[in-house]
Amino acid sequence: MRLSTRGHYGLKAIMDLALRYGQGPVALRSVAERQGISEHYLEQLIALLRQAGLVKGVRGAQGGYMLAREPEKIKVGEVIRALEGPIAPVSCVKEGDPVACDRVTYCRARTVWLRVRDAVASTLDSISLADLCREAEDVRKGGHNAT
Amino acid sequence: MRLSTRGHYGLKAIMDLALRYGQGPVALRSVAERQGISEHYLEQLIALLRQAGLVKGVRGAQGGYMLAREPEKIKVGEVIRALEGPIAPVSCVKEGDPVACDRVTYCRARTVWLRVRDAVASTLDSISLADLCREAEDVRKGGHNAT
DNA sequence: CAAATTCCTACAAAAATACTCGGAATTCGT
DNA sequence: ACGAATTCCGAGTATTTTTGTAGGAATTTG
Repeated sequence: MRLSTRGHYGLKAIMDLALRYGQGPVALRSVAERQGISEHYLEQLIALLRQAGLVKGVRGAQGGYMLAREPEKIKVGEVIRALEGPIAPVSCVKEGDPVACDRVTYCRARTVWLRVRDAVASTLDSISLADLCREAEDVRKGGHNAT
Repeated sequence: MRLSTRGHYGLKAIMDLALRYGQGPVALRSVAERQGISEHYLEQLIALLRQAGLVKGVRGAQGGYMLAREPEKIKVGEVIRALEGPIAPVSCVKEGDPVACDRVTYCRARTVWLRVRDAVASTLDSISLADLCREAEDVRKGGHNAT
């Protein structure tokens, strides 16, 4: 029931961009340094985000990456799907193209996976990058300090 | 965001036992055949369930496995935790012993993982094996046929 | 033109997963 | 008491996925 570092790193990275939204392109190297992630590896992750239309790259000197839309309009669910593929605890309930197992009709467990999938999806889809930015802001102002 | 076959197969297997609760021990071989899982591999999975106190083994001829408690008293969450370890999309929000990352205070994403974890956990903990048995019963009686 | 940077593809190392194998211990039925 | 059925145990292996590394081509700025 775990996320790979793709989702983990990738969300960190896109949040780094979200916090700098409107300030021009941000070089990947600086993101990698701030977040403590290998630059080359991060490059591959951000490529997934770009292909999904969530970030835009600007080539050349002084180039970098930026969000393709306002932080309000990007849901965490989109980010995770771009990085990790369709949300699905098991393949027979994959969003989009479920891979039917041969025993669908007899499978007693499927309803569990459906519910888990929906719980995860609706959680992720209810949070936007802007929401997370606001939270970051609260913390900076000395708000509640979660352990 | 995927479950390994441990959780997948393991839940199938324990459901097989749940549907035969009260009818004496069920040989692992028969479970493996019905569910289409390698017997040797299933053996290892059921060992996890036994160590977690969810099933009991009865050795010798005519032996087999049975639930250690009534199906009502076993939640799917316990089964999944026994097979896959603590529920945690990422290690810094692991149930029980979270592994703090060095950037906890600055991490903008952590709140997402906490919410996902809780959504998954509460979903899994709200379903008992008996619930799934009832559903199976409904289907057998020609109830609604999910795709 | 030089420096900075994205973009692309292929390869490689490490870790986790999904098994296989062989055999010891236990119990039942005869 | 014996043989068959079965759990129980630990070690080994194959496959897949994850997590990177490497090198360089393309693009833009100054």
